[in-house]
Amino acid sequence: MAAPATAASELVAKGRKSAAFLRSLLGQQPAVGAGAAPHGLQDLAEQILRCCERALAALRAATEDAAAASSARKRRKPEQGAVPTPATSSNSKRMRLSGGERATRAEKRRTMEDGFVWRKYGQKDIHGSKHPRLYFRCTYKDDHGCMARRQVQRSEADPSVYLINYFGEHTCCRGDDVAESPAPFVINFGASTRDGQQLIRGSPWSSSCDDGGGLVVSETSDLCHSPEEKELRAGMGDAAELISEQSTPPPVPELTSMSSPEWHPLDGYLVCDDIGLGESLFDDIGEFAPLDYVGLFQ
DNA sequence: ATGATTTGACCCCA
DNA sequence: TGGGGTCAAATCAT
Repeated sequence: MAAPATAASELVAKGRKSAAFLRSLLGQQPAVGAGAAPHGLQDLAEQILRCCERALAALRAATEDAAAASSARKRRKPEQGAVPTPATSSNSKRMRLSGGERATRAEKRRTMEDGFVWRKYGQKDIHGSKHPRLYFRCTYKDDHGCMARRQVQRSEADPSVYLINYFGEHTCCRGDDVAESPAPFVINFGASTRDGQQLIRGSPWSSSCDDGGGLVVSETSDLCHSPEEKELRAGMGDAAELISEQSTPPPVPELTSMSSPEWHPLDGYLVCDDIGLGESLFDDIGEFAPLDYVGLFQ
């Protein structure tokens, strides 16, 4: 990760120290007047401390992600020695694009919502695959010349899993609605990444971050250990390796509906990452963005 | 009216 | 030459 992140990390660490000091000071202070609220102040100090700790954890996670993505990129020499997975083998022919451009692994966590607004521009039945491949490009291609694209295809082994390939870099930043969102956080759909692909349990139809393309999350919460997932793990073999780092997903509300011929709301799951340092992610929802947009950026 | 999606056609490349 | 990626007109949704 770059120097700015290190600097941010140091600053947050300083803030954390200050908050800890403040807390200890408040703890030493005898109760002042009857009207004073030392507990409230202590709570405030605690809160600041917790925020700093979370920020540090997030920065650490981002650093690790960047490192992982970077090593994944280094590893990406598809023609040399890489064992093509069943999922990629059908893609292999066109993984290299016209300009010599390569598929890049999405540098985001395993979330369906990646914070960008996608427009579907094509769909193709793939030879030997039961499910068509869907082609999306950034909505801001015309506005900002953003050439980012993604391909989404249902897994053969588990139709509730989507394999996603990303191509090109976003030069548009994000949609305005997204840009307004403060501190996005992770909604993990139980997807995983491998060799430029993401496995997404959910729907590819969340191609928009605006109110029309929100997120449907199931109230089902035991995905992590579902028979389907075990079967998928076994069935995907080399093709995909589901990362099982999820914490226990809390029940979550249904946010919006998505219309799609193939989209079944119960296919989508919400699995929280460890952003809450052991707490429920949704304890903190109020502190973050409205849930009509959730996502994570690298 | 405008923007998004669908889908057949076309192009490129292995 | 066949399969995959993209284009663009038609259609749909808001």
